[in-house]
Amino acid sequence: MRISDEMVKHIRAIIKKTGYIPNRAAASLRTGKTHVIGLIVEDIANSFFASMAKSVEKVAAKVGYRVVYGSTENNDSRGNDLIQLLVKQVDGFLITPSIGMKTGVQALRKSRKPLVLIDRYFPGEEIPFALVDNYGGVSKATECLIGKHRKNIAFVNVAMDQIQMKERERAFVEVMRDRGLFQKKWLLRLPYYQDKAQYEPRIRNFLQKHPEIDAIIFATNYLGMFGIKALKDLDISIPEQVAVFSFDDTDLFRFSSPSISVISQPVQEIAAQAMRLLLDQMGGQTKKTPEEGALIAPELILRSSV
Amino acid sequence: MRISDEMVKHIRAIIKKTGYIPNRAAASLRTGKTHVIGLIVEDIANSFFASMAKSVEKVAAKVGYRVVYGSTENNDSRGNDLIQLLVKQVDGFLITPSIGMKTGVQALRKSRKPLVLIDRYFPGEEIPFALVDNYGGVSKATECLIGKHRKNIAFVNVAMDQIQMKERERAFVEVMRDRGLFQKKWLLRLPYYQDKAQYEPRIRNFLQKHPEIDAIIFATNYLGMFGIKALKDLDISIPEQVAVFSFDDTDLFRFSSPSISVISQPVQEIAAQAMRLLLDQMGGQTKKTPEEGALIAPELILRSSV
DNA sequence: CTGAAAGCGCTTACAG
DNA sequence: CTGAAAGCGCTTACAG
Repeated sequence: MRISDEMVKHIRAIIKKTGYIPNRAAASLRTGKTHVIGLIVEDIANSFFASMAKSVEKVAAKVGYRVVYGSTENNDSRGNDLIQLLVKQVDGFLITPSIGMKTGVQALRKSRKPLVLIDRYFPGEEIPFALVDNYGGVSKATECLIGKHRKNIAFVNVAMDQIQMKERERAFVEVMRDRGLFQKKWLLRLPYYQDKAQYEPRIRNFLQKHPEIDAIIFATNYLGMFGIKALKDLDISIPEQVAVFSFDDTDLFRFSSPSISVISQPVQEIAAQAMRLLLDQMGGQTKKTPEEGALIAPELILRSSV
Repeated sequence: MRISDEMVKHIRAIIKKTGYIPNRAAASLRTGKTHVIGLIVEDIANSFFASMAKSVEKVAAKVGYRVVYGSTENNDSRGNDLIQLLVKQVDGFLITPSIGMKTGVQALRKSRKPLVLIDRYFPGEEIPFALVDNYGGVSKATECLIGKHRKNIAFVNVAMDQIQMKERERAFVEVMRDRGLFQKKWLLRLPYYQDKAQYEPRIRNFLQKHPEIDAIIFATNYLGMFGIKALKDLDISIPEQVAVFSFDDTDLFRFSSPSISVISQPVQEIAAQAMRLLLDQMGGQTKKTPEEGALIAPELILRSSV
């Protein structure tokens, strides 16, 4: 505060007149800070990750950061390449890692690069994460269906070892077991397809094989999308014959008729918590407490499908 | 080619062993190139722009570029801020400009910053652009409806001075005039709302006021989304009472029942052309021919709604 | 307190 | 042809 207001005003005027913009590459070289955050998601075209990108952009802009993004498409080597590509160009990472990115992510962590996992995490790895309470969400949805006197409830999942998928499934299985309703045949695990349209016939088959099913929970938005298509193709009425829940909220679920009940992820909240955990690390000063994970409560949105 | 293969191999081995990654900030300072592209869109959470981001990411990665993004939300000053923020940090811009970004974009162009407009452009400004043939798309859709003996066709647009919106409307008006079918009262222009849900009651009102309407073309994906909701709320059957077209393809239109016919933008093609025009400028060598715009043909996808 | 100088890690023009 | 040196534009430790 040793500089007079007048001088400040004068300098600002010159900055404006000459159109001076600091060269961040130079500043970056000198300080080692880029003021850029790397956002690595599964697929930026998926509405969940697209909203995430929007929220991250907003929170980051507020604290003077820009965001570069990359999609892994659940391809491990692509994901690791993205990390390598960006590691020197960003101050920190927000990553939705595929399973095979574990070593890459661990290396990043060991090198003390600020890093927060989103949407999933590696159990036992002490890497900060921000994600929805997958277990809580599905268990609530399952209980809701049971409360509506559905007994033959199916769960359609994608067969990936990722923790978020396992947690969703575990919640379903445990609640069903508790009530003595669990049947293994009502648990459908499908491979991860790049081409999501392949889910539709698979789900249709499953439904035909198990006409006793009176409710389904879809573990992801794309399973829900194609699952509903399959139900409609088979002229199975929602919710009369089969009640439906899907994870993730999308326009499709909101506007579908009947509208689909969902376990909604509070994307803004997740983004805000992730950025908070990241900024904690990037501040890099006197953090005594080790950073932990943030588990954000999902919102059960009841619509016409239950 | 004066270096022996052996030496190349030796060096590469050391690079790998030591984990050397060039510092791009340093290279950038020296060369003035950042190998980053700035993607400024209206709203990265909108499915059209999200797919665009995905395609841009892909094409850019192939030629060694990273992508930073920003959403204007049709706010002029936010858009101009984004340009200022990114101008020194990117080698080139892909921008969907709002009207008020015209001066900012012109300044960018004058400063010879590589720049391609997408989704819209400024007529008479000689700034390269890549976008769908809006006029052609809507005129085809209009003719398709007339071919199916619809006569009282409405057009729902968002009241913006942006060229892509005007072109879509102009196509509709001219085709209808040609056939002697045009009625001004069937042209609905709604303000640009941040909160898209506001479109639904407005469209519902319009439909109630004009029960004679037997077909509608919605000029954007969100107008289509809320327009269909309005139709369903009023128990107007699609396509029996009212046939429907919407601009832009989305999951919602594909999965809606009935499925909705659309004027689909070939996003990958637009991204590829935009990048081509951008790389032409960034190459910066012997381009004699001034860069021009790329007008990409839309695809009319006929589904159950017509 | 203040101003000049060093140096971040590259690339490339240039001297030898 | 090759290797050393200059310099991109900042920030900050340091001499005065």
